[in-house]
Amino acid sequence: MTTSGLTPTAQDYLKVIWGAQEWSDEPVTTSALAERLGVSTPTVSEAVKRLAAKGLVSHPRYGSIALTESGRRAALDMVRRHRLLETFLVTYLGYGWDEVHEEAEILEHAVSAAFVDRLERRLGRPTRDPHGDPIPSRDGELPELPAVSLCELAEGAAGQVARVSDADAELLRYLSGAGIGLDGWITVVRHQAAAGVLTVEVDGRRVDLGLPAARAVWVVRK
Amino acid sequence: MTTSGLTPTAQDYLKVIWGAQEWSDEPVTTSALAERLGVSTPTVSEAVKRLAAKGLVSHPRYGSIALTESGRRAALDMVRRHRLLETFLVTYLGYGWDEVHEEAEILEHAVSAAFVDRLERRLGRPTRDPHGDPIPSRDGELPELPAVSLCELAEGAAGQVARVSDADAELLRYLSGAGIGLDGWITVVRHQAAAGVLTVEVDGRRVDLGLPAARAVWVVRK
DNA sequence: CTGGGGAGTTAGCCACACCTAAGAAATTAG
DNA sequence: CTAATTTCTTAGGTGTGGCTAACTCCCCAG
Ligand SMILES: [Mn+2]
Ligand SMILES: [Mn+2]
Ligand SMILES: [Mn+2]
Ligand SMILES: [Mn+2]
Repeated sequence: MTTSGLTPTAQDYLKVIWGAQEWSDEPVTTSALAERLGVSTPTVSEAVKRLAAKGLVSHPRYGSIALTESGRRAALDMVRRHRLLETFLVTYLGYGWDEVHEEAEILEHAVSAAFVDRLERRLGRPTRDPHGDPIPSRDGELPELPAVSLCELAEGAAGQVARVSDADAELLRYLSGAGIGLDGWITVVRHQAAAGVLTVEVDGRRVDLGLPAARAVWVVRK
Repeated sequence: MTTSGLTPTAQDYLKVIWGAQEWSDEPVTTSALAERLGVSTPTVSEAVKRLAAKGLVSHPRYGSIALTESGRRAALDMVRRHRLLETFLVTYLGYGWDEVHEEAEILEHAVSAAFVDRLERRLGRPTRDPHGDPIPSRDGELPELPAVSLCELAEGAAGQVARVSDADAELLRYLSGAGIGLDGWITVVRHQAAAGVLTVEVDGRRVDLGLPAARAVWVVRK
């Protein structure tokens, strides 16, 4: 297996590096990883050194951290595991979409490759997780979805919710409360950038979203 | 939670100590643990020292290792996790009874207490695992089952299979092949102690079992 | 083009989980 | 009741994953 022989910590590093360069072009720095992983920068320095020694990342001194091809494969395998497990937790055990991330964060390191394959089949080969994120195939294929953040929608424009960031459980509960869920339709009523508020219409109801909430929701225009 | 704050290794030690004193009265020694855990005796010495420092085991120098009350609780929690997970792997993912032990051995450390409770409910509060072993309740109750090993049955005596040792996957496959499964009926035809062979009748067929196989099968007399 | 200041690395510490080699204790044998 | 042997612990070493404190490098401001 591609993730065999890696510690859970190493797997998380690779996954976070992958995630960091996926939605932005900013260089992946030691401090950014430390921030996201909740550890100190020296801890990251040491860990990245070990990953580089294993040929999983490249890291010019004082430069930006990037995955090698084998690092990318391992990272995608972890993403696959994570998203399949989230899907399982919701559909089989009845978890809410705000409860699955933490559990999957641990389980992804514990299940075997056989478990993952069996699970995928049992779930009917799902293509996206409970937050709308695409699930990579066993051989590392990852469908792109043409979504943009709610923030980038002009006033009057409408879209269908394709993806919601699963980083913050609190925020997911808030969105549920506001009637926002996958595949729902949203119309942007008014941008109030100065106030950091975005007024939208969901199911005929007006809702004021804060900027963090608006940024977390991704829609497909139509 | 009772197992919170313990490392996976510590959890395994407690579980193995519990298992060792459950089916026999022999003292639990450093070397016995090393054997079962597949590590060296110094490794066990050190680990047991750490467990004793946490108040989970008592260990007089050069004496027998025993669980304290809090150690027993933690051990039973792990046994509960392990057996529920095995049950899940068989009933939901279609694993064979010879394939579940290893997977559960890892997963038991990764699932949350909430996961375990949800799983138990979802499985319909099963009382025994795929090998017939009883599943402890959340508060540490463990039903005794009045089974004896096949070896201890006299010639001509019959019994219903209540439990099969899950320690050896190879052996489980062998038993399946011989038509032996949970709740099946077995009649002892002949003891040949010298040859290490036990002849039994299963579903009208005669089968010669080796001693290890016979020892692994537990039946309720009738 | 030279300082600083902030980011990154190194140094030095701890805990855990493993190991081999060596020493101490307990048990068994003579 | 010694002596030998087995068993257990201690000593010392490795790798991983953490930390704080100290240092070094890079880059931007002046
Ligand atoms: Mn993780
Ligand atoms: Mn997700
Ligand atoms: Mn285990
Ligand atoms: Mn079992």
